[in-house]
Amino acid sequence: MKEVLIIEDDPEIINLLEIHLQDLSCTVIKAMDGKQGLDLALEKKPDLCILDISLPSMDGIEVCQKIRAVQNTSIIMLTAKSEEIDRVIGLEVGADDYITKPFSIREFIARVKAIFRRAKLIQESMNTESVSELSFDDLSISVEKRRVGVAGKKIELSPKEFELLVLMASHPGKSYSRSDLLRIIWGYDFDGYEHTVNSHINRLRAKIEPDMNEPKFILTTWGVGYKFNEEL
Amino acid sequence: MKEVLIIEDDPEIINLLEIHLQDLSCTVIKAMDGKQGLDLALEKKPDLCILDISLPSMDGIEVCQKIRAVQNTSIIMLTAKSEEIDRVIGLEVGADDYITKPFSIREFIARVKAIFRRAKLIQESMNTESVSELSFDDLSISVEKRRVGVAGKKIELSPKEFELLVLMASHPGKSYSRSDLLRIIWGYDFDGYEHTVNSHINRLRAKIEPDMNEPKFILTTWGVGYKFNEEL
DNA sequence: TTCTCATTTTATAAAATTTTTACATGTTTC
DNA sequence: GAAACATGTAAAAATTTTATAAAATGAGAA
Repeated sequence: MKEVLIIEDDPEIINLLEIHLQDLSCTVIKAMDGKQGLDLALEKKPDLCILDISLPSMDGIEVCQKIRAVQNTSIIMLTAKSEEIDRVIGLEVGADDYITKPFSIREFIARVKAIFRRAKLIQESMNTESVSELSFDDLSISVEKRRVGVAGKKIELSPKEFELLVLMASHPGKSYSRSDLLRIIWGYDFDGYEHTVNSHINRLRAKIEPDMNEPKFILTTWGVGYKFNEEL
Repeated sequence: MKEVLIIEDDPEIINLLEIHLQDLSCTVIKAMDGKQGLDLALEKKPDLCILDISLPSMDGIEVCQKIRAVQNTSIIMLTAKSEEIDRVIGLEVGADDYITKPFSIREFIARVKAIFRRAKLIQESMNTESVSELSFDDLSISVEKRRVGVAGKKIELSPKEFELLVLMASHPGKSYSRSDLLRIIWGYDFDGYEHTVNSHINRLRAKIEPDMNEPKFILTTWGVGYKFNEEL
C-alpha cells in the first residue's frame, strides 16, 4: 500500500487529487504549506510527494531540495506556468516529474503510476547485484568476469549489450519497456530515441540467438518491450 | 556482513544514516563524541567509519589521523562546509571520501557502496601477490627478485610497469578499470588523468608482447579497462 | 649543475561502439 | 483488407574509447 503526501494550498486541488489517489488505493496525507509539508515528508517518509511550487511559508523548490537532501522519496512537482518548469529543471531540484496546471486527471494518474513503476524497477535492480553466474540452456554468463558463452563458444559483447543481457537475464520473465531500459542502463538523463534500444537488442540477438527468426533468450513482449525467456 | 561505525553528535543524522546502512545489511555501531569514537574504532576495527568533522571532545580530523595511523579502516568524512573539505585534503588526513552536509541519501549510499567495492578490490589484489614466481607460456616473472623474462631473455621494466604486470598477472581474467589501477598502484590520492594508465600499458606491452597488434598477455576489455589473459 | 630515466601530459590516429536513419516487415484495430 | 502503429534489420554517421608516439615535467644521481 503506497502512501502519498500532497503539499498544496488549494483545497479544491487537494480534494481532486485525493479522490483519484484513493482510487489507486493509496493512503493520502495532506499539508497546506511548505513547512508543514516538509515536516510531514521527513516524518512519514511517503512513497510519493505531490508538491505545488508556490506555497505559503516555504517555496516548493526549497521543500523539494530539503526532502531530497535527506531521503529518497519520489516527487512530482505542480506548476502554474510552464516557464516555472524550466526554472525547476535549471536548478536541478531533482524532482522525478513535473506537471503544469491545469492538468487532466488522466495524465496525472498516468504519471503517478509511472513513478511507482520506476521506483519498483530501481529497487529490484538494486537487489540483484550479487549474482555472479547465470546459466540457461547453452548460454552462460559470468557477470564478474564479464564473459558470455553460447554452446561453449566465447562471445564478445559490447558494454551496452552486456548490461542489457545481465539485467534481463537476472530477471527472467520480467518485461522491460524501452524507456525502462534507457533509464536503468543509459541513465535517467539520456535524451535520445527509444529506438536505440531496438538496435542494441538486435545486435545482441545476432550474437547470442541461434535462430534470429525465433529468439530463444530475448523475447519481444509486443506493445511493451523485451524480456528474458523464463522457460529455460 | 559489514560493520560500520558512525561518529556523529547530531542524533537526527545518526538515525538517518543508521536506517539506510541497515538497508544495505550493515551492522551499525555509534559514538557521539570524538574520544569515544576513536576508542570504538580501535577496539572494533569496523569496515567503515562515517566521521563528522566537528565533534565534542576531539576534532574529527584528529580522530581520522589517529585511526589511520594504526589501522586501515575506510573513512568517509562529513563536513558542513565545502571549505572544510579543502582543509581536510590539505592536511592529508587520508579519508577515503568526503561529503558535505546537507547531502542526499542517494549520494551517500552510492559512496558507501563504492567504498565497499574498492575495499574488496584492494583486498583481492593483496591476496595473491604473495606468490613469488609467475609463469605463463614464455613469460616468467620473479616477484621477489623483481625480474621479468620473455622467451628466456631478460626484460627491464620500470617500477610502475612491473607493478602493473604483477597485479594483473596475479589475477588472470580479472578486468581492472583505469581508475582501479590508479587507486591500487598509484594510491588513492593520485590526481591525474586516467590516460596515464594507457601510456604505461602501452610501454609495458612494447616490452613484453611479441606482437603489439595482437597482445597475448595484456588484453583490453573494451569500455572497461585491461586484464591479463586467463587462457595461458 | 647537468644528465638520465621514469613518469606524466599532450596530440593525433585508429578502432570500436553507439546513435541515428531509412526502410522492411509484422501486428492490431476498425 | 487498409490504416495506424510497433518492431526488425542493416548500414551510415557520430561519438567514445583506445593506441601510439612524442614532448614536457620532475626526481634523483653523477
